[in-house]
Amino acid sequence: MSHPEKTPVVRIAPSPTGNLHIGTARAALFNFLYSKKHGGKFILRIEDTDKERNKPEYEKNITDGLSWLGISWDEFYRQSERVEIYRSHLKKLIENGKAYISKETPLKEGWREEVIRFKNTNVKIKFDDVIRGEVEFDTTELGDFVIARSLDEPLYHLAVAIDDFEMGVTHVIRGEDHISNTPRQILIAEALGAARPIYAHIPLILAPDRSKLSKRHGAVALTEYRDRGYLPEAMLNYLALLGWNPGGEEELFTISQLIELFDLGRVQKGGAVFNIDKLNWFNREYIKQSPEIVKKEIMKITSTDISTAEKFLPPVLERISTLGNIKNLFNGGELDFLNEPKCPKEKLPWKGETSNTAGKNLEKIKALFESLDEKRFTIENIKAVTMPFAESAGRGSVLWPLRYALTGKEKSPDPFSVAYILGKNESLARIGRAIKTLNA
RNA sequence: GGCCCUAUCGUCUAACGGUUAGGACAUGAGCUUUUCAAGCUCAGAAUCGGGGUUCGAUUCCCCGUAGGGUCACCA
Repeated sequence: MSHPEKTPVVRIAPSPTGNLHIGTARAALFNFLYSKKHGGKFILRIEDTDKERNKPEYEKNITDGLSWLGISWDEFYRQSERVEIYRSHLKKLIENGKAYISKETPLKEGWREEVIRFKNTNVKIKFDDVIRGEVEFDTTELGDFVIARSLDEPLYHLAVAIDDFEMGVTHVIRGEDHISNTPRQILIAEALGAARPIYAHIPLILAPDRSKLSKRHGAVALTEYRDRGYLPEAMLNYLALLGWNPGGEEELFTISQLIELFDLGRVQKGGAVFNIDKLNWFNREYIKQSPEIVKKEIMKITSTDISTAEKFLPPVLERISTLGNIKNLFNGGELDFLNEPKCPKEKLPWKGETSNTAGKNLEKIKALFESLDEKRFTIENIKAVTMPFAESAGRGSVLWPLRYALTGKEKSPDPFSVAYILGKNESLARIGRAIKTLNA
C-alpha cells in the first residue's frame, strides 16, 4: 500500500465558499505528506463551479492558510478556467450516449428546464479503499443524476471526474464525507474512459459531541487559529496526529519527519474529536522553542525595549499556550506590573501581621537591595541576599510584603523575578513608597 | 427512513491472535512553595453487548446496539 507502482499524483480540491476548514487543511496535509514521501505531485484545485457561492477572499484564505502551514503545491488550477475542457468531454459523453439532455419541470426557483443527466447503467460499484478496504454501493438508487446544467455549466461530480482524469490523479485522499460520492464519480470516470484512481477516505474531524465539526462548535477556520497565536508547526503536528500516528510513543515531529514516517495504511478509521487542550500542549512545546517570536510579541504589547522583553521571557513562557495569551498577561494579568502599583496599606502585611512588621521587614530588604550594585542585581543575587533574612524573619512575613510592594497584585511571579525585571532603582522606589504607606 | 462508514481510558491513540492492555493530553493527590505559574512524583481511568472460529480473541466472522456520514440543477 505504501509502494505505489507509479509516481503518485494527488490533489486537494477545496471550494472557495468559506474559509479553509481545519478538516480540509488536514486532508491537504495528508495529501502533501503522501506526495512528498513518494516523490509525487501535489495539486491544488479550486473547485469554483458554483458561481453563486464563490468568493475571491475565500480562495485567498485557502492559499494563505496552506502557505502558513508550510504546505506548498506543485500545480494550481481553477475549475472556472476549464469550461472548454468540460464542454468537450460533455459533448463526447452525449455523442456516445453516456449522457443526455433532459427536459425538466423545475421544482425550485433557478432550476433549468433543460439539464444534462448521466445515463446510469445501474450496476454495483465496488472499490478498494486504502483505509477502509472494500466498499460496495448499488448505484441503481442514484438514478440518472444531473451532471451539468448546460454544456458550459458542469456540476461537481462531472468536474471532479474530468479533472482527476485530465490531471492524471492517481490517489484521491479526501474526507470520509465523500465516500458516498465515490460511486458516482467512478461511474463518470468509466464513461470517460479514465483509469480509476486509488481511493483513501480519511476519518472526519469531530466536535466534542462527535458530530461533524462546524462553525457552531467554535473556530473551524485554520486562519482563526493562526490569528489566535498558534504556531504553524504546532498546528501541523497536531493535525497530522489526528487520525494518524507513526506507531511509537513520540509525538513531536517536524514536517520532514512527518514526510518520512507518513503511511496511509496507518490512518485511523473512526472520526477524531478535535481537542483544544492537546493542541494547546503542542503549541506550548513549540512556543518554548521559539523565544524570538515571543520576545517580539512582548515588545509589541508592552512597548518596551529588547532587554526588558528578555527579562520577561521566562515568566511569560511559563504562563502561555498561545501568542494571544501574552496580551492578557500584560493587560490586567499576572505580569501587568510595569506601571506604578497601588498598594493599599491593609494589603501589604502578611497574614495576620501588623503594618509595623511589614514596614520593618521592607526597611531591611531595602538595605539589602542597596548593598547590591546595579550590575549584580540578578535573580540569583537578589535571592541570595534576601533569603537568609526571609528564613530568619519568616518567609511569608518578608516575601509577601516585598512582592506586594513591587507588584500591587494578589498573583504574580516571585519577588526576585519581579525585582530583577523592574531593576534596582525602580524596585527601591516601590519599596520606599510602600514603607511610606505603611507608616502613614 | 434508505444507503454507507465506524466502535480501546473523558480525548488522541499503541498493542504481525498470546502484554499486569502501553503512551500522550486532560483530571485528582502529594512534593516544592510568599501568591501565581511552572516543575517533579504518584494515582484513578478503556477493549460497546451477544454469539461464533481458535488451545487462546482488543485483534478474525456474524448479529445486535450506539454514534457518525450521505441522500441537490452545492461542493
